[in-house]
Amino acid sequence: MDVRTLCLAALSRGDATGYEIKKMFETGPLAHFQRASFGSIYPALSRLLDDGLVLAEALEQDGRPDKKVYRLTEGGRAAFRHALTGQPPEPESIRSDLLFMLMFATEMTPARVGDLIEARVAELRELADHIEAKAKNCGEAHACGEATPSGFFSEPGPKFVAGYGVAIYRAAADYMERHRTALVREIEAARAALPNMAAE
Amino acid sequence: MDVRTLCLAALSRGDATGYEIKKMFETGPLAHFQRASFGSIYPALSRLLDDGLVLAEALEQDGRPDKKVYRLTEGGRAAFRHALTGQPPEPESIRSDLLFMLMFATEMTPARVGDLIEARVAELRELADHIEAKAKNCGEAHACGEATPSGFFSEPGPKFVAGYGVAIYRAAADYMERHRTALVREIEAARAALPNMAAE
DNA sequence: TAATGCATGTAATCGGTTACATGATTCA
DNA sequence: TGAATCATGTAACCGATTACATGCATTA
Repeated sequence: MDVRTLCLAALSRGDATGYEIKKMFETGPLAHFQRASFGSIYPALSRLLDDGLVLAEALEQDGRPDKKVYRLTEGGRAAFRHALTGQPPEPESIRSDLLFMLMFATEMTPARVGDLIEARVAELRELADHIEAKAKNCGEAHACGEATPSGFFSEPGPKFVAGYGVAIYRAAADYMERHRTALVREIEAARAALPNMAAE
Repeated sequence: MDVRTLCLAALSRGDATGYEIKKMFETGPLAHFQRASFGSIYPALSRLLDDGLVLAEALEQDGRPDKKVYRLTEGGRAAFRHALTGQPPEPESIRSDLLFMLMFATEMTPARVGDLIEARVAELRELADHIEAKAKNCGEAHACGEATPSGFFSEPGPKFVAGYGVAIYRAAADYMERHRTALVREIEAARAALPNMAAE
């Protein structure tokens, strides 16, 4: 998904500035599954403007630099719908540096492997808890953080997606926790067999 | 992980040509969690050659074009160890076009959403089965497919990683299957409430 | 005969990251 | 005083994808 489509998606939920779109992908409602940086958002918005998919309204502000509030045009909304309706996303498989590294676990010390996994488990649990908390707080229609609009997670899509995130992160943490010590022990055994004790 | 490191990783398991490295990432032992294309592998290998991290031996072949078999140097092995030992990979969160799209499920027809999820479930199950079969066949030391060396999945690292892949893909498929009909029904209800029945 | 596999490489292009530039305000 | 937040944008750079170019052998 290119950043242009991501911007259309963000704006489909309401008008916003480039800065606010960035926040949506950082800590706001769109915080998971995709990301976007300033360096890609701003050029994307100007291109969308050129193409007539968004309108921009300049707002003067006291002290702070002026805002440009972007709004979807009908064409922009259609373009976003088209992106959702077009050919389905091709199969996605897990990409992970850590998992790839762990294929070469025997090239690392057992302690290193254990630490890497432990750290990842903590990260995964934190992510899961974070999503769960946000979905719970913002599932009902009372005010929660500024970034995520009230009731957002009571909508079917976001609710489904949040549940998915929690489930997968928990599953990943559980697997790693359950198999961590066995892996470390096996590496120890392999190292004891071949005297590979080189540098590091 | 840049393709240079990926090539070092592949070569750490034995000498290979660029073509063979590609295959390892496609259907071979390194088939999951990372990928690499010809357009990145060949330039990466020449850079590694320039930097003295690999050696190349040209092999003439009858009919077919000549092969260049690459081999890690001591420096190359050290560089790979360094990549594994250096700073741990930063936290990774799930990236997924489909999941992002599903945040906007109400912008799609219920049928579309149902189909997307059904298709993804099938893909996930296939991936899981595929990994499981490969790990099972190549876990013992008798010959299996050419691409994956015998006994590969009896090594601790690959075994752990294969188990992870199976567990996560199954968990993802299970979640989607369990929540699919509820999501579709909720979208139907939402659509019935607001008369949003536009194009498509 | 057409597609696929073997085998290597280049070049155009693209999209995105990173860092930089600017600048006021507020909070610790 | 220094960091963080608000706010927009540009430019250099980088890495990777895609398509192209070549060419024989095998298989359907």
